[in-house]
Amino acid sequence: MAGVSLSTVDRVLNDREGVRKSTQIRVSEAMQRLGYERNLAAANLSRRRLYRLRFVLPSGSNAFMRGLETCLRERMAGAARESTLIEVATVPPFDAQALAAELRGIDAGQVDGVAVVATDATAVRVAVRDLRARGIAVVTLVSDLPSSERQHFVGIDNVQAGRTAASLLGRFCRWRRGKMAIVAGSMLVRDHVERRLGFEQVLRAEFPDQSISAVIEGLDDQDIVEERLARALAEDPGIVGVYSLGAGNRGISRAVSVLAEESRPSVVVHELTRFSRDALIDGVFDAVIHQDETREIDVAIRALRALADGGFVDGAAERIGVEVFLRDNLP
Amino acid sequence: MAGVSLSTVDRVLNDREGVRKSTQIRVSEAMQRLGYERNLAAANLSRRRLYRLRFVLPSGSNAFMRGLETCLRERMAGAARESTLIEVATVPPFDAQALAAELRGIDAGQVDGVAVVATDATAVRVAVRDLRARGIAVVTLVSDLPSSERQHFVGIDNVQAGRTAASLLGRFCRWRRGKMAIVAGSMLVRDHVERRLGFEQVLRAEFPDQSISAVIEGLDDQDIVEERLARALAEDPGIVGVYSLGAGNRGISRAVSVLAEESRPSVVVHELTRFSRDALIDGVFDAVIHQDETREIDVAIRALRALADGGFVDGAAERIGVEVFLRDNLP
DNA sequence: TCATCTTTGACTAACGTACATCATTTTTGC
DNA sequence: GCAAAAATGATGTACGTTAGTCAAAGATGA
Repeated sequence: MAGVSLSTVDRVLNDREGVRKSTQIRVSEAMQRLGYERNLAAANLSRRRLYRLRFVLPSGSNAFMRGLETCLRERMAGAARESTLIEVATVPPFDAQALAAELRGIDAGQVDGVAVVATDATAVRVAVRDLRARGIAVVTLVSDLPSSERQHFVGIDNVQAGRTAASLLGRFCRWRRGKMAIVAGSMLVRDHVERRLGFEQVLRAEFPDQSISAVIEGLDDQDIVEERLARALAEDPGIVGVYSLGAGNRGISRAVSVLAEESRPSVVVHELTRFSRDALIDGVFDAVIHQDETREIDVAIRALRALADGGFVDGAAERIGVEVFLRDNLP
Repeated sequence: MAGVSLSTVDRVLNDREGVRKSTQIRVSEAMQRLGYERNLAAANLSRRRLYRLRFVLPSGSNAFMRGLETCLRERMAGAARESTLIEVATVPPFDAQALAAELRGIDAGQVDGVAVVATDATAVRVAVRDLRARGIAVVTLVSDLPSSERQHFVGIDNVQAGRTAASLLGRFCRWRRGKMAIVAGSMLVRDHVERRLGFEQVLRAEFPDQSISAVIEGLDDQDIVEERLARALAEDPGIVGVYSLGAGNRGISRAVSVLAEESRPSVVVHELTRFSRDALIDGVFDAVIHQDETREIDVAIRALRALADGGFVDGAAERIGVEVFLRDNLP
């Protein structure tokens, strides 16, 4: 159709050099008109293409992160069948230097793409920029790194998550006005700030009768969370709702379940783990806001593969939604 | 490793005849030990494998079904790249004979797998059995056909959906006791029966103070729904919650929005469409219970491909969850 | 023990693409 | 108008698998 040989088509397709601009255009147009789509499977077969991806997660006992890791390891076999090699590295949580060092140590000769649960710090931004400069694709996972050179963020919109929590708690307590307690890990973590922001936005705008008591900082530690929340509940019987936007669900559960059923606040927390699931089933928590780890991992893999091939990520199709679980729609 | 030639390995791998039992075992064991996994991409390339799938949906104006169809058409291009040809057929809704006839007309020489939104009837069961007898893979989509020979059901657990609705409405109205109105399409449709069942289960067990007013049958028609719900609301000011478990959301929305804001009931409906979305945003609906059509289609395609190759479907991984949307976590 | 049947091996072409090499044609610059 | 450079074509091999043909080896039974 373009009046050229297969060789030239190949040159255009893989944009190799040595093709006149004009023929390049002729060939491209012919491909357009014919609706030609390269068979990626055959191409990868021929290329012996192997996608080498590395996931960098925080270490520690965070149940959500460990679940993510488990899920990732379960995906490895399946990924191998699609010529994708997955490696997992862990670094101490909230330690920007350690994370940056880990990223710096990644060799472009060994790795095509990196998915990282980001700690929000300049050192990390620089490390991400370096990865990209070395030709490595980078996506952030669960926790984003805004205004960095990461090519995509795989995770939920945390403002939306906070809004959803307020929407639920506001409705749960609509006919029982009082105060809402917010339990956060630390206001130094971006996700938590965003969730709180969303929560307050909606509560103020839609449920003006409900007020917000001071934020309880529990440092994502179940014991601290338990002690501080228990104290707050004891001191202020006007608390009708609790929103915990970080970790430490076991502490929340213990602090609430000591109260008599009728005087318990409605409780909304984050991340479905075996602990929060139990609390849901026991009726201690009313709702859990969740992000689907399995999907996050699949999306991260697909995104990195596409980016490594110079493609792009379809943001809408690969969106991670804010999920709501009650005891009755648990998987 | 098994001491045989490539030819024999091939014979074992694709279980062709003419291999002694003993060598067959030797080869299989060697494959096990080596952890050999056949490269499906290369195999399909060589075989010129084309998966020909047919989706059979109800025709008519049901917004959810039309959304499903749109979504399906959008997937076609992507599927083509993965050597999957998708065709869509529509038949009049709730017409078991028409559906059975359509299924009977499917030629095993033309189609490898069928996904069908089932109408629950014997004629359809027989048609499904025939398809399977002709070697065609069959999955049901959205609406199941229990005790038929379909190999998998892609859709939500409707009892769970009903339970979730009760869990939400019960909590929304916990401090404002009264009656719950159920609006159904028809109690002749299985999904609706299951949803109602789940709803009543949970409401009785967990929220014994809330009572259920008689079920309003709206025949999935927005005008009938509007008229009957409006009448019920006018006659009984004690209705504090409305659960609509079928179609006709526009009717629900109109019947509710004429009331003064303070006296409006909490409303939970099914399926996120542009109408229910608008009602959510306007604050007329409190929650929408949804099933992710995009995912349902992807799962159906994957399932049919796997089944057509004689594989199986991983029920847990391919599960469709009951999703909850508030105005604040809309995609 | 021989004819026959069964099992196994060797080889080939093909799927759609990548990529290298070398030959040939066309263009460019002087 | 000619040499050099650039562009294009022809051809072969490879990727991991399927699927066929034909020949050789092995087993079986009378």
